[in-house]
Amino acid sequence: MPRTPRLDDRRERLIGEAARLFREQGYERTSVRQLAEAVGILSGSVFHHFSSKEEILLEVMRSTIDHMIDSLREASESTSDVEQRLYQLVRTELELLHGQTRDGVAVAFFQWHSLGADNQRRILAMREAYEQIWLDALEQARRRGLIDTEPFVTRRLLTGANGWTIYWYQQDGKLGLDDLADQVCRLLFKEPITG
Amino acid sequence: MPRTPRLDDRRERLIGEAARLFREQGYERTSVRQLAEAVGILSGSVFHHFSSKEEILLEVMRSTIDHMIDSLREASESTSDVEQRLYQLVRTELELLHGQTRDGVAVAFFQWHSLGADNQRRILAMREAYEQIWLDALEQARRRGLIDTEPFVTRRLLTGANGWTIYWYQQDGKLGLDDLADQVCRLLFKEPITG
DNA sequence: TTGCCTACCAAGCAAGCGCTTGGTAGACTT
DNA sequence: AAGTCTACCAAGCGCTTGCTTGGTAGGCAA
Repeated sequence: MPRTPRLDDRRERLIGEAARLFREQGYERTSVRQLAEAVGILSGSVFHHFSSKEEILLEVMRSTIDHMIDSLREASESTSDVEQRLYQLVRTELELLHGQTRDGVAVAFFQWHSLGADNQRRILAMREAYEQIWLDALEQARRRGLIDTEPFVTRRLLTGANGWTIYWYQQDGKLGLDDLADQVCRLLFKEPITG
Repeated sequence: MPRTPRLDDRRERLIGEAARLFREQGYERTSVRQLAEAVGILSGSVFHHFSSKEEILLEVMRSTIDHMIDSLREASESTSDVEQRLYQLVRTELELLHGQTRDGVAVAFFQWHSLGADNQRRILAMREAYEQIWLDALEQARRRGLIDTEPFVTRRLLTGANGWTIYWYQQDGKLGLDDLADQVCRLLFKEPITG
């Protein structure tokens, strides 16, 4: 049994387990010892990979936000129809919140207040690209009369509505993710989606 | 300077300061010592009024939820017009989230996961009366064709949208609470509010 | 073969945590 | 006047926390 499994393999595993634990229990209630145990090392060894506990949270968010931006950009560019585009954005955000990357996404959505002021600002800056995709799409929709609400306010309300689903929506119920996205879009648009 | 200012005065002050601190810093990041200092006593003396730290959080939520139910019920009964009623509910919830009682309301909205499983269930049960008022109004609106979304899902989406405003809405900006309530209702209803 | 580097262990430190204990000043009751 | 109760203080206990330190096994390069 080699002491060195693979370069940076442990670091990735630490980030993954941290995302899971932070989501399930919250950042403050998760101890470094608990995280270390989850990947099979001792607590002190965690600090060989990260300089502080907060840096772990930061890395969880950073890698997650990168992924979120990629996914949302792809969704945005998947169609040129504005209505369809907004549906895809909604659908993608819900997918992010409930799919395989849900742990990190939930943490990025709801646990930024566990960061210090500086890192909070850093994360907020990273999210800006993500929010800009939303704002662009909403502004397009407003110009074409598909929505009659302010893009800025609308996006913030939508952020809350979508993010909050992690606390009540269960994938295995009879309400599928598509249905949920449909319900959200019914609020967003005055008329049902065409096509 | 009398040792006994007034009966249960300190307890009320403790709940108020706890609500403020829990909102500003979160439950875990607020220490009993810090709370004690905020009301001018030593940390041990807090446990003369409460049996545990968690009981303080529970009391913050309990008293807050009582107030929320009263406010929402009053709003619901203030009009018999369904559209107007829903607007009043939205307006009232936003008022609760940003008015004088905002500390406790924010805590009740976003910090229930800091409670143990038993107390979580207890709080959830208390909120049921609050949610029922919403569901009744939404069901009425659906029957009259004012909305075309599921009341249950709609309420949950609305919970997130409204609750999330505590993280971005600022009272002193040019967007007033009335304007905000109006924007929310534009999402909710297909047509602008009449009257 | 020597020497360095990575990834870890073993042990533990200082600080802070929630909470307990024993005692007491002052108000209230009888 | 005596006894009781409330609301607190002073001190500290046991425990957990994030993090540090010193050392070492194994892989790799010269």
